[in-house]
Amino acid sequence: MASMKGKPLQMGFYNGSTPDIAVSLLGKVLLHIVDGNILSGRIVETEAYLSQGDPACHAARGMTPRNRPMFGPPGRAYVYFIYGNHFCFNITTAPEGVGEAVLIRALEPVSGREEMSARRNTSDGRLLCSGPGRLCQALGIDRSCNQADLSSGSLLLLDDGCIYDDIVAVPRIGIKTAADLPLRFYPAGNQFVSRRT
DNA sequence: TGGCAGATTTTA
DNA sequence: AAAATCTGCCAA
Repeated sequence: MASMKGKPLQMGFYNGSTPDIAVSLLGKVLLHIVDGNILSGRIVETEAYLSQGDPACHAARGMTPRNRPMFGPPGRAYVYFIYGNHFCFNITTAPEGVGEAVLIRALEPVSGREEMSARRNTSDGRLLCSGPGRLCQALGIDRSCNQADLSSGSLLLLDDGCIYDDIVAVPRIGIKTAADLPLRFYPAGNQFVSRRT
């Protein structure tokens, strides 16, 4: 069916540096099948979190029960609960033993808009998936998705050939340390990013 | 546009 | 105990 068009990203996709992968993820489709519904969106905003020189990274102070997935193999989900209300979805990168990941901050809705609107309690397309907590609510991503292999199963990353050029690199959102590193990426002018500043 | 409450987990 | 990779609502 058209909404599932595209090939799942394989291990080889995760070979480069984490910032490079964060850029390469722009345009890919994140898809979640829940209760037979296909919920998906195109990735339009990412942030890289690094193991070296990046105190804002959850893994900066070594492995803990929460950040353990970051130290696992690449291409898996790292989902955590934050601020008492929200989930954040990350994609693990770097070889096993190295704690790095890419936070997905915004999607452009692709399929399952009606179901996503119901989950988000809004029909405003811009408010559906523009923000790390919002996209998790829209796609039904929660703790049960943690560590999922994103190349197979009900939570998938797909390549349908979409390429963005003119990618912007700017400082990340909501962090207090390493706040100057330009590790946040999005296509210039994209209307679905969480903030345009 | 800006400030703040909300509500829970994790870590120090 | 304090901070946390946030969001929605409300007042100006």
